[in-house]
Order: sequence, then structure tokens, then C-alpha cells
Amino acid sequence: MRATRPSRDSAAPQLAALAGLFADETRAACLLALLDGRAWTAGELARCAGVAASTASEHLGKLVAGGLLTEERQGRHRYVRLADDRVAQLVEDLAAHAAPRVERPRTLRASSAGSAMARGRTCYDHLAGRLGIAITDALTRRALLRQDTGFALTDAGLRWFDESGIRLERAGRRPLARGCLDWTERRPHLAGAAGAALCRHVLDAGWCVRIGSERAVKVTDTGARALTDLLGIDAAALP
Amino acid sequence: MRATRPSRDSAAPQLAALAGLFADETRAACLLALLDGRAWTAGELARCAGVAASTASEHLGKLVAGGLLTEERQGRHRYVRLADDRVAQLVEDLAAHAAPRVERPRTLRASSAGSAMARGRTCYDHLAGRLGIAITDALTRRALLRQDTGFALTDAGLRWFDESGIRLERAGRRPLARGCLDWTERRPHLAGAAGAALCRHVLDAGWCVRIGSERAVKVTDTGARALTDLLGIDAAALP
DNA sequence: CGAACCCTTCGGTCCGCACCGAACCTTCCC
DNA sequence: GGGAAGGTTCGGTGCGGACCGAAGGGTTCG
Repeated sequence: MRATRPSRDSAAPQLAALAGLFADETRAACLLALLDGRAWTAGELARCAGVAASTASEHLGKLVAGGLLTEERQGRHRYVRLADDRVAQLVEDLAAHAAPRVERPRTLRASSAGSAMARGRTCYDHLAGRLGIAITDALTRRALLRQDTGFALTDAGLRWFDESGIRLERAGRRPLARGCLDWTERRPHLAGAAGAALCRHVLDAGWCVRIGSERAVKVTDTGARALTDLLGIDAAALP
Repeated sequence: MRATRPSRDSAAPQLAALAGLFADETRAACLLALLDGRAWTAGELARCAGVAASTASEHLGKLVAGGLLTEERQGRHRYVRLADDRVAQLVEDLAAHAAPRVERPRTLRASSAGSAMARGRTCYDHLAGRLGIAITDALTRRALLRQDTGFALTDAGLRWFDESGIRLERAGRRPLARGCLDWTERRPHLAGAAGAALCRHVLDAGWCVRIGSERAVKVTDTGARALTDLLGIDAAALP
């Protein structure tokens, strides 16, 4: 048994316990998969992580008990999803710090498979990849978003969301705008309540569609026109 | 041996490995202690964490190898500090997520010892506690800092730093302003390059002094006057 | 009702690792 | 030079936990 000194205050055990939830390859793989913001069944995650169903079940139990996931049982299925945007942010932050290297795809096949994700994808509940960066940059160029002194919408930005018919959830403690480091672009894209609202609108309006059942998304023709109109994004620059 | 499925991409092992560095009580205690931004010797950290010197040495080796700490050897001493502000932010984020409870001090002694920290302290390289919050609020009230649509300095805020003679480091990729969740106040205070510059100035100008060798700081009389002049902070409201 | 399916619980195995004390190295000081 | 102090390396110990397969409980569907 280890000595408990007074200076070892109560924060360290809690920090270690939280980190311990991430500190397993299988659980990490589950959390990364769940970063798409959707609910997965226990079996899907087990296959995704490459472990037996019983093993995955135990891991999910720990993640739920630790407050990182919420579960929803429907019939014989157990759906789990990330508990909230704060957890998603934590996973993103850790992943961004863990993978500081820019990976060059080795083969043509890997390159094209990866590039669908690199072109555009969802990151929990907002847009990422070159698409997310292009939108974030366009907002910044039009002085709707301010990145030089921090990360915040401007008054013009608030008006733009209002005039575009994108309703912002200003309730709750979630920040309106937040920078989220993009894995592939290594630069921040728009996250927070505004990023979520924008992503929802873009998907609802049919400006973007999901590719298969993956996180990758692609811009539709309507979407390209709309983005050009609203943000002056050059259609040729869109992924 | 576990099967390595294709879907278990390269990110999960890296994420798990990084989290593993935090997932030990002793290492967590070291990282939290190092959050004061200063360099500690291996022996100090060993005593702080309540383990043998040999044990601490091994832990520090792992943290350095993992890129979380940098070391500097001087004579027979081994000084370690957090590698950079990104690491500090990661520790803060994890700690903030791990300790969602507000702890009520049990004894009078603990209360007074704790309240020095609660009144004002440094958090890596910026100010925290009620002092940090008071300054952040004052900046916000005077429209020098914008928190309602994200977290960024305003143009007036840039001018204020310039006119106050607080030089901002705008080089590097570090954001100028960033919100850092305050442990004791449960609200964000100013971090980032601006928070660091402000903290440095406040200490250099003698507006605040460190209490003993701890993280806690207290406002001097000169400091109280200066803060009232510059930011309109009510001296009575200062900790 | 029985079969197929999804998930969980339970035993049991095995590996990793946090820990300590002892020995050793280096630096500093008398 | 000798001794003290800070730090590291090395064996050895013990616990925690990740894993699997088998068995069992619900749920759905034929």
C-alpha cells in the first residue's frame, strides 16, 4: 500500500482515474469511433476495436460509469454515445496532442480512401477537414469570425447567422464559438454551438450529404452554390 | 495477443499511450504540481507525491520520453517542467473535467490554507482564482475582452494592452486569448499569450507577490491601486 | 414454441507495471 | 580525499486489469 501524504491532494486520483479511461487501446478506439457524434451499438464497437463482445461490454460499462458515455437501451441493442460536447472536446484535444505527425499516405488506395475524410467530415457535431477549414476561413475573411485575438464571432457574424436563418442555441454554458484543432489540416476550425448549428443546417438543407455511413461528407451542387452566395467561397476551392 | 483489425487505425494506440502517462496517481500528482509553471527537482516531486526517489525517477523518465516534460540538468539536480503551454492546457482540461465537484473545506485550517489559493494563484503562466476571475470580468465589463460569442480580445482590448505597456507576444501559434476553466470558480479566466503577459507584468510590477514558494499570490497595495486605475476593479472586491 | 441474435456475467489466465530497497554513480562541500 | 546528498539502475514482489470462452438472460422473429 502506498503512503498517502497530505500534499497528494484529492485531485490527482481523480485525474488519474479519468485518464485511465482513455489509457487503453480498445477504449480509445471506441471513443475515437464515437467522435462521429452518433450512437453505436456494443457489437459494432466490439468489431471496430477488434475484441470479443464480452470484452467490449466491460469497457463500455467503465466508460458509462466514468461519465464519458451515455447509454440507451432499445430492445436487445445497447446504444452508446459520447455524453456531451465537453467529452467530445476532451477526446479531440487528447487525440490532437497524441498525433502531432502529419501522415503521408503510402499507397494510392490509402490516399483516395483517406482523402474523402480529408476533404470533408464531421467532427462530433461540427464540420472538419478541408471543408470545415474552408468555411472557417471564409467566415474569418468576411470578418464574421475573429481568430487573431482569440476565437469568437463578431457582431457581424451574429447577424450573418440570423440573416441566414441558422438558429443559434445560446442557452446553456456551451461557448458559441470555439476553435477545434483539425487533425488533417493542423489548424483550428469552427466548433462550439455555432459550429454545431452550421453543420446541422448544412446537412438539413442538403448542402452536404454523408458518404455512406461514414463520417465523411461531400458538398452537393446546391451546397456549392449556397456557400458561394453566402460566404463567397470559390466553388473551385471547395473539396 | 490481440488481433489488429484494419479499423483500429493508428490514432487509438497513440491516444491510449498519451492518456496512459496521466493515468497514474503519482504521475498525475507530479503534473498537477508542475502546473505552477516552475521547474521542480526530482526529489521535490518524489516527496510531493509520497513515493521513493527511485519510483519518481522512473515516472519522470516516462513523462520526459512522452514529451510532456522537459528536463534540465544542473549539477546533481534534475529539474523538470511542463514542456509547453499546450501540455499545461491538457493537464488543466483533464483536471477540470475530472473534478466537477466543489469541495467544501472540512477544517478551519484547511479552509484558510485553501482560501489563499482560492483568492489568487498562478495557473501555469497566468492568473487564476478569484483574482484571475476579477480581472477577467473587469476586462469583459469594459469590452476589452469578449466572452459572449467565444473568447477573444477586442480591438479596444489590444489598445488597452498597448497603452498599459504590457507587451503581447504575437509570434508563434499560441492563441492570444483563451478561456481556461478555473478550478475554484468554475468559470473561465483569461489564458493564452495575453493571460501570460498580464501575469508576468503583474508580478514584475509588484502588483502581486507570491506567498511563500507556493502558487498562491496576493495583491499588494500598489497593485490594488493600479488595478483600480486601469480596470476599475473595486479594491474592496479584490481578494 | 423454438431458433437466432445481442448482450452480459463469470472463471480463469496472463501480462504489464507501480513500487521498494539496495547498490552505484555523480556532484558538491568540508 | 572523504563524506553527504541527489539521482539512477536493477532485482524482485505483488496487484490490477485486459482478455477470452462458456454459460445465461432478454428480445425478436419465424
